[in-house]
Amino acid sequence: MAGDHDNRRRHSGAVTIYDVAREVGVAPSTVSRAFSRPGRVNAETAERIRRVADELGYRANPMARALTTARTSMVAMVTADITNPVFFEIIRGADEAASQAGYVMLLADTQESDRRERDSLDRVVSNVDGIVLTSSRMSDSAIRMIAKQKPTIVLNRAVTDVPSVVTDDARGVRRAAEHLGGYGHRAITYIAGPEASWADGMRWRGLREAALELELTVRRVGPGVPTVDGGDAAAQRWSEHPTSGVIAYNAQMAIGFIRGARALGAQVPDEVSVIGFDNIFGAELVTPPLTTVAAPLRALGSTAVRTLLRLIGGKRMTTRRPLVVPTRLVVRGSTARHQA
Amino acid sequence: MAGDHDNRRRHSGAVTIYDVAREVGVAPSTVSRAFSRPGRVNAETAERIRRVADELGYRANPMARALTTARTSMVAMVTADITNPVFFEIIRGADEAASQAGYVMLLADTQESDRRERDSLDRVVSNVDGIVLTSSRMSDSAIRMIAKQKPTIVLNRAVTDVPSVVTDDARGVRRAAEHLGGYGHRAITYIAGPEASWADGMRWRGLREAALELELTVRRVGPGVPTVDGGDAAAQRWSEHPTSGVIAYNAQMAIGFIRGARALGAQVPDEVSVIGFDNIFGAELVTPPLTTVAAPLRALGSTAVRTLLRLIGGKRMTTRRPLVVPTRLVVRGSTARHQA
DNA sequence: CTGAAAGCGCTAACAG
DNA sequence: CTGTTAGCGCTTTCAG
Repeated sequence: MAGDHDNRRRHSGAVTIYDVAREVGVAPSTVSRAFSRPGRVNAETAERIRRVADELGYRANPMARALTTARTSMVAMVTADITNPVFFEIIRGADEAASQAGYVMLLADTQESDRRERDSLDRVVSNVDGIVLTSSRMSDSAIRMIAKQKPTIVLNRAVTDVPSVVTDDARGVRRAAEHLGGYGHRAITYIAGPEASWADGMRWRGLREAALELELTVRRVGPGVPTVDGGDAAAQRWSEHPTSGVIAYNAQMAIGFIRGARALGAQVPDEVSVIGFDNIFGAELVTPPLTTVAAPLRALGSTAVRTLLRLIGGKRMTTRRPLVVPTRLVVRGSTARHQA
Repeated sequence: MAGDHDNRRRHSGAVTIYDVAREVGVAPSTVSRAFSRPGRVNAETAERIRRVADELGYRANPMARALTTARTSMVAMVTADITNPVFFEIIRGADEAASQAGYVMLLADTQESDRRERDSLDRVVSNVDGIVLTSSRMSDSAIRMIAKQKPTIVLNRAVTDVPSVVTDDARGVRRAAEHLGGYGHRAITYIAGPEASWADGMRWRGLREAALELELTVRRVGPGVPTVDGGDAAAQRWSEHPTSGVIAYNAQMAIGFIRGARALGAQVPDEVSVIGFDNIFGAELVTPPLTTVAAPLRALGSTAVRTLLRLIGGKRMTTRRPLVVPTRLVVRGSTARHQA
């Protein structure tokens, strides 16, 4: 069988531009042009080059290209926790947008750790043309440092002077509060997430403001780890001053809270109505199905990388304000009218 | 503030080996050595170089390095579906192992599409030192082609002549059948997943063999899409010849099946006992909690890249047989004794 | 142990 | 439109 004993290619000895050039009988630079600036080369010649390149199995060496152009055609997406379902769709959206533009996406998981995030970034910055920081746990100034090195865009957070895209949490939490208020719940407990989370701050602040307008009472319990167990643990603290309405930092905590509350003898939604953020996979599968504030996760991811690509392309951001994508309330079984 | 107007670095003008060399007063090659082969340079000099490099903020340009060494220090992991929870922990395990070894991991999502998988691979092969193919949907021969180009290891599948790591599905499905049999279920329906899935074949075959030994009757329904909806749809087909035992290709399908069966008036586990594969996030949260065949997902991921790294390092695989990691049955509420 | 020199494969001027 | 000539930043002989 041919091709089984490729002795002609020792080491990285792949087919190069030179091989193609020799075969076609043109200068290497012409071959290069045929690929990078097709317009600038005789149509016929270009065609011939492409054909021969194909036959020879020529593949441009991206490293060599990167070395001269200072462009790698890669972007990095760093997320706080790959295993968090919120990120799935975001990642997929981002990956799609990147692929479409001919970019390769590098994924780094930081496991909710500031230090790991810096480390990842360190290993990755010089490999990419731009960076998407999703739910970063780093300080604003650390983020600005990164943004100074490479085009950067932050997701789920606003950092002064760094382009960002966020979900409309203020509106979302407001809708959640209205929903609860409309069902007759006058007091709401907020189950807080990680302290380093920007979104957590937004959600809590938004809730306070909405509560003021709607004349509801709010309390805050936490911070806690943004997981099912974290929510479960929070139920205990909630039970010390129970309220009939509960809004949790995310869906996992809401689910955990429901479990914890039930263990404490409180039925959902009969005695407590619960709302979570992020309409993750599973939110509709639990019992009762979870009412959540949903965001267009996929669009969030793709918007982020498209914006990033524009930034890489040299476009300045037209506005310094974060791009905000809308949220909506998905009402399911975990909320019900207040039992008088 | 210093550093705010970095005019000295136009374009990619980062700090290079030359800058460091000049500053320290040695030849560039010495600086290079100080980093790549510390042993081969005077300890003091090396120390001085490192210090200066640090002060200047020198960072080796990975592209340039890759160009000479033909090593990129990147590996790619391509998965059939990022949004499938099974992959979360696998990805994380892989990412950890890669980071530990100083490698950067590239993630490609192929959305269960053969074509997309080839495309991704195409864009990625030349950027990496090795590849992990997880639940690949490509043909064996296509996989072998890839493996010929770069060190490759396949996960959740066995391909002749390509190193692989798989879970012990045969054993897992056997344990599942035993469990069901022990509960008095004499007939089992297998809810099949995607046709292109190697694991699906293994699971079904394993079940058939186990059934033979245990003297159980088995039927197969499918193939179907490996999602909650896919499982839901399968319930209809199951109801045409209902059995009191059901084993689904994965947890999502099992969850969907439970929903579908319930809609058809069959209670779980009272009338049907259901088992799924892959102990994903959420399996314990649904009602009833799902009995599943669990695999050490994280270890699976890390084992895969560690093996890959060894391959890249030039080690031949000692064995041609797949590495198999154990599975175990996690019994929860979706299975119960057969009601006579 | 260290310096000098020669590329890795590609792109980017600059002439023609 | 095409060829020639320099490098990109790094590693790697090869001398010394």
